Amino acid sequence: MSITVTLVRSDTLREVVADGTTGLDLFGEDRTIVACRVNGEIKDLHLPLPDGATVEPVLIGSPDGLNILRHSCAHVAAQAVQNLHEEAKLGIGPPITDGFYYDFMLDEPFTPEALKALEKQMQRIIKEKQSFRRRVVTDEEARVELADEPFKLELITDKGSANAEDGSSMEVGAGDLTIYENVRRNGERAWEDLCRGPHVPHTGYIPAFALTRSSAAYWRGDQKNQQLQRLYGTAWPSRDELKDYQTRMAEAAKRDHRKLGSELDLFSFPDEIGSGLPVFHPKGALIKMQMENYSRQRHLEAGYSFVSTPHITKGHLFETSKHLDWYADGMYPPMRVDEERDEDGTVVKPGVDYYLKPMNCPMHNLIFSSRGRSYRELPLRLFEFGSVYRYEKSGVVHGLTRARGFTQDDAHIYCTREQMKDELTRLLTFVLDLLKDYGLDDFYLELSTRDPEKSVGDDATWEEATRTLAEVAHASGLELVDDPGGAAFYGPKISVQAKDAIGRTWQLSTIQLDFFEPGLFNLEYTAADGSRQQPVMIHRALFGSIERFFGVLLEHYAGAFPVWLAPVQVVGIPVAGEFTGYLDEVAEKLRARGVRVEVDSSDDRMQKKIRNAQKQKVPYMLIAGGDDRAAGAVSFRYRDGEQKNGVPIDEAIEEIVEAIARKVQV
RNA sequence: GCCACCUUAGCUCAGUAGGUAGAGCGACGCUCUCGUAAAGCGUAGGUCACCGGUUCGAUUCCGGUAGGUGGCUCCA
Repeated sequence: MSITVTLVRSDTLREVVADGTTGLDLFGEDRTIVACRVNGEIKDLHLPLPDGATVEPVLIGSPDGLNILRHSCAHVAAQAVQNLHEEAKLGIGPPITDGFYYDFMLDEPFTPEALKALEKQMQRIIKEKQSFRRRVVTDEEARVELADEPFKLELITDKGSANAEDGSSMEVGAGDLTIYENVRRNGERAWEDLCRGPHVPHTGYIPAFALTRSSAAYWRGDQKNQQLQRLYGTAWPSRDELKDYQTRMAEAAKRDHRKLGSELDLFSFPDEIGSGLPVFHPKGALIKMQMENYSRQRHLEAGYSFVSTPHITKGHLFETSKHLDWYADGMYPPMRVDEERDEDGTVVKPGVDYYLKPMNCPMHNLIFSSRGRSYRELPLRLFEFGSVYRYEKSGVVHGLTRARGFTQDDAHIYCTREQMKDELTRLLTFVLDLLKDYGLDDFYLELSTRDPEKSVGDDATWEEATRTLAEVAHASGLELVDDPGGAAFYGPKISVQAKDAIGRTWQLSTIQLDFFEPGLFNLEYTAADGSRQQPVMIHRALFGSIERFFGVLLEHYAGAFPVWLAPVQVVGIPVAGEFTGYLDEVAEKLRARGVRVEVDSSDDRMQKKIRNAQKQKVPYMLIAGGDDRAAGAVSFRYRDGEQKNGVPIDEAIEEIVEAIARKVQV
C-alpha cells in the first residue's frame, strides 16, 4: 500500500510514500519543523497522512509555529506545577504575544523562588523528551478522565459556546474533543490535559523558555468568578532569540517614563499629594507647555473656539449627563457644602454635593446652551485643556499613563447631522497630522461599537452613528480593527492607535459620536427654516490626556526629545573656566533667537560636563576653547557623540534655530 | 478592588540570624583650570514608609495603614 502526498517546499513535489507515513517520517530530522499543514489544516507531526494530501511543514519561527511551541511549553509548565503540587487544578493555558500563560487553582502562591523551582522541573520534563500524543475522546470519557479537574469539566460542558476571547478555545475548539498525553520514552504516561492541540512532537522541541512572572487572574476573565493563579512564561526557537527578547524587555524598562521622569527631573508623584496625582518639575512643565502651545496654535488654525471651565460642580450636572448613573464609582466622592445641623446632629439645612469633574462635556454643553444658537454657527468647536479627576482603582494607577488627575485636550463639536460626516473626516485628518508633528507616524484605527448592557439610546441611532464612523475610518485608508462592545455608553468611537519607536502600540486619540447628550441637555439650534433642531455632538481628545501623551512621547524618544520639545536645547561647555565668558556671549545671541540655552559654569572638568549634558539628553553641546575663540567659532557635540569643530557662531545659531523651527529630531 | 512582591540618605543599592546603620553617585566646601562620557580631598545628610503589637530592647519578628511594582478586572 502506498499513498501520494504533495510536499509544499521551496519546490513543490509529489511523493509516493508508504501508507501510514506520518509528518515525522517526512520532517522528523528537522527540529525546526514543529507541525505540518495537511490540506490547509495544522496537524501534529505524529499523525498518519491521508492519501492525496498536500503537506506543508510549519516552521517553529512562523506565527503558527511559535504558537505551537508556546502552547506546548504551557503544557510543560502545567505538568511541572502538578508535579510539585498534586492538588493544583488546571485552568487554561493559551499562547500569547511572546509567550504563554497557564492558570491554576492553588493555595500556595507562586513566589519568585517557586518560579525557579518550576523552571528546573520544566527543564527535567524537556530533557525527558516526552511525546505529545493526541487522543480523541467522547464527552463522557473526558468527564471520567478529568473528574478531578473542575475547570476542565466546565469547558467540556461549555465547549459549544467556547469563544476565543478567554483563551478557552485552545482547550476545546470546534470538532472532536481531544486529550493530549505526555508519554515518556519508556511508554509511561507522565501527564495529560484536555487540549485541542496541535503540539510539537515531543518536549525536546522546546529549545528556550523562561518563566517570567505570576499574577492573579479571574477564571475566564470575569471578576465574578473565582480567582486563579496565573503563571506567565516566554518561549523561543533558540537561546539567542530568548536572549534577544530579554534584552528587548530590559531596553523597554530603561525607557520607562517613570524612570526617565525622575532621572531627567521632569515630574514626580509626591505621596503627600496622593496616588496618581503628578507634579511637573520645571523641565517637565516646560515640555508640557511646548506641547500645549503648539496644540493651541493648531486648534486655532483649525477653527476651534477656546473655552475654560471650573474643576468642580454641583452634582446635578452629572445627574443630567447620567454620569452619576453610570460612572459614580469612577468619580471622587462628593464634597458636601453648606449643610447645617443642630446640636443633636440633625440636618436643619440640607447641603449641596459638589463633585470634581471627571469629564468636561457637561460644562461645554452649558456654554452651548448659554444662548440661542443658529445653524450658521455650526459646526461649533469648543476646545479646552480641561483638568479632570477620576477615582481610578488603586491597582490600576500607573505613572502618567493612568493617573487620577490629568488634563485632556478636550473639544466638543456641535454640528448638524448633515455636517457630521465631513466634520469627522476633517477631524481625523487633523488628528493624524498633529500626531505626526509630535513624531508619531505609524497608526491604525479601532472602531468601538455598542455594548447593549452598558448603553443608552435606540438601535437605529446607534446603527447610524456606527456606520458613519466606519465610513470615515475606511476612507482614511488606515487599518481598521473592530472592538465590539467597547463603546462609551452614549455612542460609538474611533480611537487612533499609534506605534512607538520600539513597536508598542498606545491608544491615543479618541473621536466619539454622541446623539444622546444633546438630548439630555436639551441642546438645540435654530435651523434655516426657523425650526428648532438638536445638534449632534462629537467628543474628541487628540492626546487623550496631556500627561499620558507626555509619558508616551517620553518613552518613544527614550528621553531624547526633538529640539523643539527639549527643555534645555543647548548647553555651552567651556574647555576651561576662562572660556565661560565667551560662551555666555554665544548663549546671549541664542537666547535672543528664542533658544533655551545654559552655559555650564560649574567647576567640573569639561569631560564631566559633557557626561552630564549627555545624561540629560541635551540635543546640542556647544564646546569652546582657545581655538574656537580665536576663530569666532564653537564646536558642536551631538547626542550621538559626533562632533563638528570650528563652526562660526552665526552658522551654529542658524543650524540650531532651523532644527527647532522644523521640529526635527537630531 | 483582587493576588504576589516591594519600601533603608535626594538617587541607585549594601547591611543587621533582634543590641538604633554603610557605599557609590548627587549636594555643599576647599584645591585643581583642564579639548569631547566621571579630577582630588573634605563636610553635611537617615525616627531604616507610617501606626500598633511581641520583647529588657524592633530598621530586623507579627498585625494594620499608606505608597509602589508585576499581572487580573476596569479605563466615561
